[in-house]
Amino acid sequence: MFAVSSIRELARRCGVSVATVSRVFNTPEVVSQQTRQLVLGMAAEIGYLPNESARTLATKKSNMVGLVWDTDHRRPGWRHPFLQDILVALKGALSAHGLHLLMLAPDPGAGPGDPRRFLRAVQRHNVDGVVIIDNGSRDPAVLALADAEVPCVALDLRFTGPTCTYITSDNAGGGRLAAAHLIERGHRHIATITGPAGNWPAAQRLAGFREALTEAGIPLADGDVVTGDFYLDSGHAAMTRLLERDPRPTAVFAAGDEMAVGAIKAIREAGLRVPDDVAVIGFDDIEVAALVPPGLTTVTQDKTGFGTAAAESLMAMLAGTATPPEPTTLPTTLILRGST
Amino acid sequence: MFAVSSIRELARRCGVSVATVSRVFNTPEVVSQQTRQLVLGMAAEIGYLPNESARTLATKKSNMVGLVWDTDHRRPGWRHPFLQDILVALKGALSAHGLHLLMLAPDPGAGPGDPRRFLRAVQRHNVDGVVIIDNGSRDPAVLALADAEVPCVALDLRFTGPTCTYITSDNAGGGRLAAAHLIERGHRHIATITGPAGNWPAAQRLAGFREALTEAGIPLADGDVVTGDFYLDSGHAAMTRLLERDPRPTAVFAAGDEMAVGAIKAIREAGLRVPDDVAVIGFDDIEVAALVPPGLTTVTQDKTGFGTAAAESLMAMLAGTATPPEPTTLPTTLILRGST
DNA sequence: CTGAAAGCGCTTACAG
DNA sequence: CTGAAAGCGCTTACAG
Repeated sequence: MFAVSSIRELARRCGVSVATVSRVFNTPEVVSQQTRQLVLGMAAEIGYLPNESARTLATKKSNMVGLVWDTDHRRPGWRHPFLQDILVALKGALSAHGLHLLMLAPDPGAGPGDPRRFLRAVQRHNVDGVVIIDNGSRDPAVLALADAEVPCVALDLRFTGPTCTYITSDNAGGGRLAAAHLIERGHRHIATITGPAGNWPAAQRLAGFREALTEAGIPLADGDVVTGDFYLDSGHAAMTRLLERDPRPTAVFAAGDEMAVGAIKAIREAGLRVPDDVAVIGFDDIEVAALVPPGLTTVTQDKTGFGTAAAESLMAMLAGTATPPEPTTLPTTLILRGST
Repeated sequence: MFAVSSIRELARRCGVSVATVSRVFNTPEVVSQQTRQLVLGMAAEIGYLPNESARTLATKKSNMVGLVWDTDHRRPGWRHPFLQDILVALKGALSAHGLHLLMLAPDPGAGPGDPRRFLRAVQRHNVDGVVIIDNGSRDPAVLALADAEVPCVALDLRFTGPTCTYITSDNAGGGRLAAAHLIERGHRHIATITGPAGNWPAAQRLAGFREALTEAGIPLADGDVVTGDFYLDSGHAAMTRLLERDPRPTAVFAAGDEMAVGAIKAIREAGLRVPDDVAVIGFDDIEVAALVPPGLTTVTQDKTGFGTAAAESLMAMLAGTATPPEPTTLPTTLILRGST
């Protein structure tokens, strides 16, 4: 589609060897000021750009990091609440280090359930490291990456190993924040809609929430803990059940904003008001939170932080430290809106 | 991080030449059934995977398509209404053809406003083609790709040229749909909140809307057309102005769902009801549309269609057709909810 | 149907 | 500070 001149062409025009040209781009401090300028000038003039494939072949480093996000072939409809924010931040932070993001599709040579389907893609493309955006399931294909000792950083997934680390929000702290806020608002009977059993962030949110309640001497009955799946409908269903309780809770903490919106819907459909009859607080601070009346009070996650922290952890591992960086915990904060 | 065996190793173990191994993977029909089986079996046994960098170097085809989406350095906060749906569909459709998606960051060697900042990344990585997700601005760095004759397919951006085509929704048809629906509901004074001047999809939506009104003999006063920027606040501001009109419109068509949600907010704040006092219809069918009470009636776009159509058009161009495929227009349909 | 050989565009010890 | 040369792992005419 266009002609790009090669290192040989550039070397010829400058009257130097290709080795020298290569050094100008890789170890400039080792070549004389004079030839460096000459080469750089000519490179700009003829529009020379080093060919990454050739570079990768020679060095075994591709300057590409793989992105694995949509890992579970059994859950195709799954949507991340703030994928776009993460991608923007991650892309920006990586490109500052000259790294590009390759979205890893399952290798076509592997079947849908093949645990090597991502690893194969990683190997073929010489990807330097991988960022994993978990979807809440434990996919063996993700674990296979760790086993192969690919540098990995996972988001919201407890992922450790000789070449693995992870980034997560302070979910327990966020749960505590939610409880403290409702308590401060005077509530003494508080229910919660939690995430699926086995979901780690959900468990942490619940743990922090429970802790703060206990510390305040407020009981949490088993019947006031209902499980959802993070989607709207489950929040609606859970709230419907909670409204049947007698006495009825005066406030509810949902472990995700979508479920919180579903809860608000159920409360309204029951002819009750938010926050007067039942207050609602969510988790995530997704876009809808600000849009749905009366405005959802929620615990916000540092969305951009996920991207930048992931890039930093990965950079550290690529720099070849002996041990992987410690997991990063991003702070959570309270956002007050109309629902509490 | 792991050892992957090379084609030489595989050839040695099979007692054939590397050329033969290469043919097994690239032109299997040309090698004898017998040696084919032998090679394939051994390949599986030792876990051989062809190295893509070496392949790219030899063939000048990388099996990677670039994704350019966040093109404008002056609008960092811009968010696409349904990026994730597009990405999932695009990734899936491309991987079926063995193609991977490389998210193109601006080349570090180029300045923020450099029109070659994406082209450079494309050249370095030997990207086979590019998908452009427009953000509504005309970025010279995007045009530079067309000038370089890189196979390009743009989304929602009129992008033509010897190696370019585009995918778009039937925006005019959608505008007509919206008008027809409101007319059918009995409205005779209908206003609209349109997108920024110069925005092509917005202009089309307005054109279709206007056409349908004209055909029905319903006038559209200049004062009933207010401009927004697709974000919530602009919809709110626009609606506030429309409510000051005398007589007040009984319905409004917003060229984007976020603006529609802003409009609903403004209507409520004015003490009026949706849809009884003012009906609202939006465009896009984003996630919030279903969540915000009373449910937003809207014109939906075929989000998955963008991804699959883009992949198909790109595949056609990569197959080396003489002329680029015709632009694709995706149908739009009406989704009825509570706001009309 | 198969092999030997050149070549893709780079990097990197090794000499000087 | 610089160059000649080998090598990274593949593909592809060219012979046979």
